[in-house]
Amino acid sequence: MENSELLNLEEFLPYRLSVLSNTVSRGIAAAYVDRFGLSIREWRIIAVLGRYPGLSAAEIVKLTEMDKVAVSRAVNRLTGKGRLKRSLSVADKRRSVLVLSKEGKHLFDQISPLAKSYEERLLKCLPREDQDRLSGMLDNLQKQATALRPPD
Amino acid sequence: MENSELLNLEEFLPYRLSVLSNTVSRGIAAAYVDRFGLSIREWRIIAVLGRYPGLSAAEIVKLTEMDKVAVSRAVNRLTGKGRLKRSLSVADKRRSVLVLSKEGKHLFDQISPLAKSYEERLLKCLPREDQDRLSGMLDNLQKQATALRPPD
DNA sequence: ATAAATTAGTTACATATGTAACCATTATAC
DNA sequence: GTATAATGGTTACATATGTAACTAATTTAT
Repeated sequence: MENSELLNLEEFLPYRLSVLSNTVSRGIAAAYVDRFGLSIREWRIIAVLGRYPGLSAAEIVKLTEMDKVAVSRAVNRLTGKGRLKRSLSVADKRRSVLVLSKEGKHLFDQISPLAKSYEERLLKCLPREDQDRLSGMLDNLQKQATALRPPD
Repeated sequence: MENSELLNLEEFLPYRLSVLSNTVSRGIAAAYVDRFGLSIREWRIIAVLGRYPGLSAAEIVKLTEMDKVAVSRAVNRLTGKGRLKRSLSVADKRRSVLVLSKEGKHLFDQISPLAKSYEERLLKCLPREDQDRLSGMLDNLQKQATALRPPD
Protein backbone atom coordinates (compact mmCIF):
# COMPACT_ATOMS: atom_id res chain seq x y z
CA MET A 1 0.00 0.00 0.00
CA GLU A 2 1.33 3.40 -1.01
CA ASN A 3 1.73 5.46 2.08
CA SER A 4 0.37 8.44 0.17
CA GLU A 5 -3.01 6.80 0.08
CA LEU A 6 -3.26 6.82 3.85
CA LEU A 7 -4.98 9.68 5.47
CA ASN A 8 -2.97 12.46 7.03
CA LEU A 9 -5.53 13.80 9.37
CA GLU A 10 -4.19 17.25 10.05
CA GLU A 11 -4.08 18.03 6.35
CA PHE A 12 -7.51 16.60 5.71
CA LEU A 13 -9.88 19.40 4.85
CA PRO A 14 -13.11 17.83 6.11
CA TYR A 15 -11.49 17.11 9.44
CA ARG A 16 -10.07 20.61 9.77
CA LEU A 17 -13.40 22.15 8.88
CA SER A 18 -15.14 20.07 11.47
CA VAL A 19 -12.69 20.89 14.24
CA LEU A 20 -12.75 24.58 13.39
CA SER A 21 -16.51 24.69 13.16
CA ASN A 22 -16.85 22.99 16.54
CA THR A 23 -14.40 25.33 18.21
CA VAL A 24 -16.16 28.34 16.75
CA SER A 25 -19.69 27.18 17.49
CA ARG A 26 -18.83 26.54 21.10
CA GLY A 27 -17.07 29.85 21.34
CA ILE A 28 -20.19 31.69 20.30
CA ALA A 29 -22.54 29.43 22.20
CA ALA A 30 -20.72 30.42 25.37
CA ALA A 31 -22.15 33.88 24.86
CA TYR A 32 -25.83 32.91 24.71
CA VAL A 33 -26.57 29.33 25.76
CA ASP A 34 -26.53 29.90 29.49
CA ARG A 35 -27.53 33.52 29.45
CA PHE A 36 -30.60 33.09 27.26
CA GLY A 37 -31.41 29.41 27.62
CA LEU A 38 -31.10 28.73 23.91
CA SER A 39 -29.52 25.68 22.34
CA ILE A 40 -27.23 26.14 19.36
CA ARG A 41 -29.90 24.84 17.02
CA GLU A 42 -32.59 26.98 18.53
CA TRP A 43 -30.39 30.01 18.09
CA ARG A 44 -29.77 29.05 14.50
CA ILE A 45 -33.50 28.98 13.85
CA ILE A 46 -34.00 32.31 15.58
CA ALA A 47 -31.22 33.73 13.45
CA VAL A 48 -32.56 32.43 10.16
CA LEU A 49 -36.07 33.63 10.97
CA GLY A 50 -34.74 36.99 12.07
CA ARG A 51 -33.28 37.26 8.63
CA TYR A 52 -36.14 35.66 6.69
CA PRO A 53 -39.46 35.95 8.48
CA GLY A 54 -42.19 33.62 7.29
CA LEU A 55 -40.07 30.61 6.31
CA SER A 56 -41.55 27.14 6.50
CA ALA A 57 -39.82 24.35 8.39
CA ALA A 58 -38.74 22.75 5.12
CA GLU A 59 -37.15 25.99 4.00
CA ILE A 60 -35.23 26.20 7.26
CA VAL A 61 -34.00 22.69 6.60
CA LYS A 62 -32.66 23.70 3.22
CA LEU A 63 -31.05 26.88 4.46
CA THR A 64 -29.37 25.43 7.51
CA GLU A 65 -28.59 21.83 6.47
CA MET A 66 -30.23 20.77 9.71
CA ASP A 67 -32.21 17.55 9.88
CA LYS A 68 -35.93 18.01 9.32
CA VAL A 69 -36.82 16.25 12.55
CA ALA A 70 -34.39 18.44 14.44
CA VAL A 71 -36.01 21.50 12.95
CA SER A 72 -39.48 20.26 13.77
CA ARG A 73 -38.51 19.72 17.38
CA ALA A 74 -36.62 22.95 17.83
CA VAL A 75 -39.53 24.85 16.29
CA ASN A 76 -41.90 23.16 18.72
CA ARG A 77 -39.76 24.04 21.70
CA LEU A 78 -39.41 27.64 20.56
CA THR A 79 -43.12 27.94 19.89
CA GLY A 80 -43.85 26.43 23.29
CA LYS A 81 -41.66 29.03 24.97
CA GLY A 82 -43.37 31.82 23.09
CA ARG A 83 -40.32 32.73 21.05
CA LEU A 84 -41.88 31.83 17.71
CA LYS A 85 -45.32 32.09 16.15
CA ARG A 86 -46.54 29.42 13.80
CA SER A 87 -49.43 29.57 11.38
CA LEU A 88 -50.42 27.52 8.35
CA SER A 89 -50.00 28.65 4.79
CA VAL A 90 -53.35 29.42 3.16
CA ALA A 91 -52.11 28.22 -0.20
CA ASP A 92 -50.76 24.91 1.11
CA LYS A 93 -52.16 23.68 4.36
CA ARG A 94 -49.20 21.39 5.00
CA ARG A 95 -46.77 24.27 5.15
CA SER A 96 -46.07 26.16 8.32
CA VAL A 97 -45.37 29.86 8.28
CA LEU A 98 -42.91 30.77 11.00
CA VAL A 99 -42.10 34.17 12.41
CA LEU A 100 -40.37 35.41 15.54
CA SER A 101 -42.63 36.58 18.34
CA LYS A 102 -41.87 39.82 20.10
CA GLU A 103 -39.76 37.89 22.56
CA GLY A 104 -38.01 36.03 19.74
CA LYS A 105 -37.17 39.29 18.02
CA HIS A 106 -35.82 40.62 21.27
CA LEU A 107 -33.55 37.59 21.56
CA PHE A 108 -32.38 38.09 18.01
CA ASP A 109 -31.62 41.72 18.71
CA GLN A 110 -29.68 40.89 21.84
CA ILE A 111 -27.66 38.00 20.50
CA SER A 112 -26.86 39.43 17.06
CA PRO A 113 -24.29 41.92 18.32
CA LEU A 114 -22.64 39.29 20.49
CA ALA A 115 -22.35 36.98 17.51
CA LYS A 116 -21.04 39.69 15.25
CA SER A 117 -18.51 40.74 17.83
CA TYR A 118 -17.24 37.19 18.05
CA GLU A 119 -16.94 36.99 14.29
CA GLU A 120 -15.03 40.22 14.20
CA ARG A 121 -12.53 39.03 16.78
CA LEU A 122 -12.18 35.74 14.93
CA LEU A 123 -11.50 37.42 11.61
CA LYS A 124 -8.85 39.70 13.09
CA CYS A 125 -6.38 36.91 12.39
CA LEU A 126 -6.79 37.36 8.63
CA PRO A 127 -5.86 40.37 6.51
CA ARG A 128 -8.83 42.02 4.81
CA GLU A 129 -7.84 40.59 1.44
CA ASP A 130 -7.82 37.07 2.78
CA GLN A 131 -11.21 37.59 4.35
CA ASP A 132 -12.78 38.33 0.98
CA ARG A 133 -11.00 35.45 -0.67
CA LEU A 134 -12.11 33.10 2.05
CA SER A 135 -15.69 34.10 1.53
CA GLY A 136 -15.53 33.24 -2.16
CA MET A 137 -13.83 29.95 -1.48
CA LEU A 138 -16.43 28.95 1.06
CA ASP A 139 -19.13 29.66 -1.49
CA ASN A 140 -17.44 27.43 -4.02
CA LEU A 141 -16.83 24.68 -1.50
CA GLN A 142 -20.42 24.77 -0.33
CA LYS A 143 -21.69 24.43 -3.88
CA GLN A 144 -19.33 21.59 -4.59
CA ALA A 145 -20.12 19.78 -1.33
CA THR A 146 -23.82 20.10 -2.07
CA ALA A 147 -23.29 18.69 -5.54
CA LEU A 148 -21.27 15.76 -4.15
CA ARG A 149 -23.85 14.96 -1.52
CA PRO A 150 -25.58 11.66 -2.04
CA PRO A 151 -29.34 11.79 -2.60
CA ASP A 152 -31.30 11.10 0.61
CA MET B 1 -31.21 49.75 16.37
CA GLU B 2 -28.78 50.08 13.51
CA ASN B 3 -29.65 47.47 10.95
CA SER B 4 -25.95 46.81 10.52
CA GLU B 5 -25.87 45.30 13.99
CA LEU B 6 -28.35 42.62 13.05
CA LEU B 7 -27.03 39.34 11.88
CA ASN B 8 -26.96 38.57 8.21
CA LEU B 9 -26.81 34.85 8.39
CA GLU B 10 -25.49 33.96 4.98
CA GLU B 11 -22.48 36.21 5.47
CA PHE B 12 -21.85 34.98 8.97
CA LEU B 13 -18.66 32.95 9.01
CA PRO B 14 -19.47 30.62 11.91
CA TYR B 15 -22.76 29.71 10.30
CA ARG B 16 -21.21 29.08 6.91
CA LEU B 17 -18.49 26.96 8.45
CA SER B 18 -21.05 24.90 10.27
CA VAL B 19 -23.23 24.33 7.23
CA LEU B 20 -20.25 23.45 5.08
CA SER B 21 -18.77 21.15 7.66
CA ASN B 22 -22.08 19.33 8.03
CA THR B 23 -22.55 18.91 4.31
CA VAL B 24 -19.01 17.62 3.94
CA SER B 25 -19.10 15.28 6.93
CA ARG B 26 -22.30 13.70 5.72
CA GLY B 27 -20.91 13.39 2.22
CA ILE B 28 -17.97 11.39 3.47
CA ALA B 29 -19.96 9.47 6.02
CA ALA B 30 -22.12 8.17 3.21
CA ALA B 31 -19.06 6.25 2.03
CA TYR B 32 -18.38 4.36 5.24
CA VAL B 33 -21.13 4.53 7.84
CA ASP B 34 -23.37 1.88 6.34
CA ARG B 35 -20.67 -0.12 4.64
CA PHE B 36 -18.42 -0.49 7.66
CA GLY B 37 -20.76 0.14 10.55
CA LEU B 38 -18.74 3.07 11.86
CA SER B 39 -20.13 6.28 13.27
CA ILE B 40 -18.52 9.57 12.28
CA ARG B 41 -16.88 9.87 15.66
CA GLU B 42 -15.64 6.31 15.63
CA TRP B 43 -14.12 6.90 12.23
CA ARG B 44 -12.45 10.02 13.48
CA ILE B 45 -10.80 8.05 16.25
CA ILE B 46 -9.71 5.33 13.86
CA ALA B 47 -8.24 8.01 11.63
CA VAL B 48 -6.35 9.79 14.37
CA LEU B 49 -4.97 6.54 15.74
CA GLY B 50 -4.01 5.41 12.24
CA ARG B 51 -1.94 8.53 12.07
CA TYR B 52 -0.69 8.57 15.67
CA PRO B 53 -0.63 5.10 17.21
CA GLY B 54 -0.40 4.98 20.97
CA LEU B 55 -2.34 8.12 21.82
CA SER B 56 -4.21 8.36 25.09
CA ALA B 57 -7.88 9.28 25.24
CA ALA B 58 -7.00 12.74 26.52
CA GLU B 59 -4.68 13.30 23.61
CA ILE B 60 -7.44 12.32 21.21
CA VAL B 61 -9.64 14.88 22.91
CA LYS B 62 -7.08 17.61 22.30
CA LEU B 63 -6.45 16.64 18.70
CA THR B 64 -10.07 16.28 17.65
CA GLU B 65 -11.90 18.82 19.83
CA MET B 66 -14.30 16.02 20.71
CA ASP B 67 -15.78 15.84 24.16
CA LYS B 68 -13.87 13.62 26.56
CA VAL B 69 -16.93 11.58 27.42
CA ALA B 70 -17.66 11.08 23.73
CA VAL B 71 -14.13 9.84 23.24
CA SER B 72 -14.34 7.51 26.20
CA ARG B 73 -17.51 5.96 24.86
CA ALA B 74 -16.38 5.66 21.27
CA VAL B 75 -13.14 4.07 22.44
CA ASN B 76 -15.12 1.56 24.49
CA ARG B 77 -17.32 0.66 21.56
CA LEU B 78 -14.36 0.29 19.25
CA THR B 79 -12.46 -1.80 21.78
CA GLY B 80 -15.54 -3.97 22.30
CA LYS B 81 -15.76 -4.62 18.59
CA GLY B 82 -12.10 -5.54 18.42
CA ARG B 83 -11.12 -2.56 16.32
CA LEU B 84 -8.87 -1.04 18.96
CA LYS B 85 -6.51 -2.34 21.59
CA ARG B 86 -6.17 -0.60 24.88
CA SER B 87 -3.42 -0.94 27.45
CA LEU B 88 -2.31 1.16 30.37
CA SER B 89 0.76 3.34 30.37
CA VAL B 90 3.47 1.95 32.62
CA ALA B 91 4.64 5.41 33.52
CA ASP B 92 1.17 6.67 34.45
CA LYS B 93 -1.41 4.09 35.27
CA ARG B 94 -4.29 6.47 34.63
CA ARG B 95 -3.38 6.90 31.00
CA SER B 96 -4.60 4.55 28.33
CA VAL B 97 -2.44 3.65 25.38
CA LEU B 98 -4.56 3.11 22.31
CA VAL B 99 -3.63 1.44 19.06
CA LEU B 100 -5.57 0.05 16.14
CA SER B 101 -6.02 -3.71 16.09
CA LYS B 102 -5.40 -5.61 12.89
CA GLU B 103 -9.06 -5.12 12.04
CA GLY B 104 -8.88 -1.43 12.90
CA LYS B 105 -5.87 -0.99 10.63
CA HIS B 106 -7.74 -2.75 7.89
CA LEU B 107 -10.62 -0.32 8.29
CA PHE B 108 -8.24 2.59 8.20
CA ASP B 109 -6.65 1.26 5.03
CA GLN B 110 -9.99 0.77 3.37
CA ILE B 111 -11.58 4.06 4.32
CA SER B 112 -8.55 6.31 3.82
CA PRO B 113 -8.68 6.21 0.02
CA LEU B 114 -12.41 6.83 0.02
CA ALA B 115 -11.94 9.85 2.24
CA LYS B 116 -9.08 11.18 0.17
CA SER B 117 -11.01 10.71 -3.01
CA TYR B 118 -13.87 12.72 -1.58
CA GLU B 119 -11.50 15.47 -0.55
CA GLU B 120 -9.99 15.56 -4.00
CA ARG B 121 -13.37 15.92 -5.67
CA LEU B 122 -14.33 18.61 -3.19
CA LEU B 123 -11.19 20.62 -3.82
CA LYS B 124 -11.63 20.48 -7.57
CA CYS B 125 -13.76 23.59 -7.21
CA LEU B 126 -10.74 25.66 -6.14
CA PRO B 127 -7.66 26.55 -8.17
CA ARG B 128 -4.43 25.14 -6.75
CA GLU B 129 -3.36 28.54 -5.49
CA ASP B 130 -6.55 28.99 -3.53
CA GLN B 131 -6.16 25.56 -2.01
CA ASP B 132 -2.84 26.52 -0.45
CA ARG B 133 -4.17 29.85 0.70
CA LEU B 134 -7.17 28.20 2.25
CA SER B 135 -4.98 25.87 4.19
CA GLY B 136 -3.04 28.73 5.71
CA MET B 137 -6.19 30.63 6.55
CA LEU B 138 -7.72 27.64 8.28
CA ASP B 139 -4.61 27.33 10.40
CA ASN B 140 -4.87 30.95 11.45
CA LEU B 141 -8.58 30.70 12.13
CA GLN B 142 -8.14 27.58 14.20
CA LYS B 143 -5.49 29.25 16.33
CA GLN B 144 -7.62 32.31 16.79
CA ALA B 145 -10.76 30.32 17.60
CA THR B 146 -8.83 28.31 20.14
CA ALA B 147 -7.52 31.49 21.73
CA LEU B 148 -11.03 32.95 21.89
CA ARG B 149 -12.50 29.85 23.41
CA PRO B 150 -13.70 30.32 26.95
CA PRO B 151 -11.96 28.25 29.61
CA ASP B 152 -13.94 25.11 30.50
C1' DA C 1 5.66 12.50 54.39
C1' DT C 2 1.13 13.88 53.98
C1' DA C 3 -2.85 16.73 52.58
C1' DA C 4 -4.74 19.16 48.76
C1' DA C 5 -5.11 19.82 44.02
C1' DT C 6 -4.88 17.98 39.20
C1' DT C 7 -5.42 14.74 35.78
C1' DA C 8 -7.32 10.48 33.20
C1' DG C 9 -11.06 8.20 32.55
C1' DT C 10 -15.86 6.29 33.65
C1' DT C 11 -20.68 6.27 35.15
C1' DA C 12 -25.50 8.02 35.86
C1' DC C 13 -28.87 10.86 34.60
C1' DA C 14 -31.55 13.80 31.75
C1' DT C 15 -31.93 15.37 27.23
C1' DA C 16 -31.02 15.43 22.29
C1' DT C 17 -30.67 13.08 18.12
C1' DG C 18 -31.37 10.04 13.80
C1' DT C 19 -34.17 6.58 11.47
C1' DA C 20 -38.22 4.88 10.04
C1' DA C 21 -42.89 4.73 10.11
C1' DC C 22 -46.65 7.55 10.02
C1' DC C 23 -50.77 11.42 8.86
C1' DA C 24 -52.46 14.94 6.15
C1' DT C 25 -52.29 17.58 2.15
C1' DT C 26 -51.08 18.57 -2.50
C1' DA C 27 -49.33 17.27 -7.13
C1' DT C 28 -49.08 13.95 -10.98
C1' DA C 29 -50.58 10.29 -14.04
C1' DC C 30 -53.99 8.09 -16.32
C1' DG D 1 -62.20 12.12 -11.53
C1' DT D 2 -59.63 8.77 -9.17
C1' DA D 3 -55.51 6.26 -8.00
C1' DT D 4 -50.60 7.00 -7.14
C1' DA D 5 -46.81 9.53 -5.91
C1' DA D 6 -44.58 13.23 -3.59
C1' DT D 7 -44.25 16.73 0.07
C1' DG D 8 -44.57 18.94 4.85
C1' DG D 9 -44.46 17.80 9.17
C1' DT D 10 -44.86 14.84 13.49
C1' DT D 11 -44.31 10.74 16.38
C1' DA D 12 -42.11 6.50 18.38
C1' DC D 13 -38.28 4.11 19.18
C1' DA D 14 -33.54 3.15 19.92
C1' DT D 15 -29.29 5.33 20.46
C1' DA D 16 -26.13 9.20 21.22
C1' DT D 17 -24.88 13.11 23.72
C1' DG D 18 -23.57 16.63 27.45
C1' DT D 19 -23.25 17.71 32.35
C1' DA D 20 -22.01 16.66 36.68
C1' DA D 21 -20.58 13.65 39.95
C1' DC D 22 -17.47 10.11 40.71
C1' DT D 23 -13.00 6.79 41.32
C1' DA D 24 -8.26 6.13 40.84
C1' DA D 25 -3.61 7.68 40.00
C1' DT D 26 -0.38 11.33 40.07
C1' DT D 27 1.47 15.85 41.13
C1' DT D 28 2.14 19.93 44.05
C1' DA D 29 2.58 22.39 48.21
C1' DT D 30 3.78 22.45 52.72
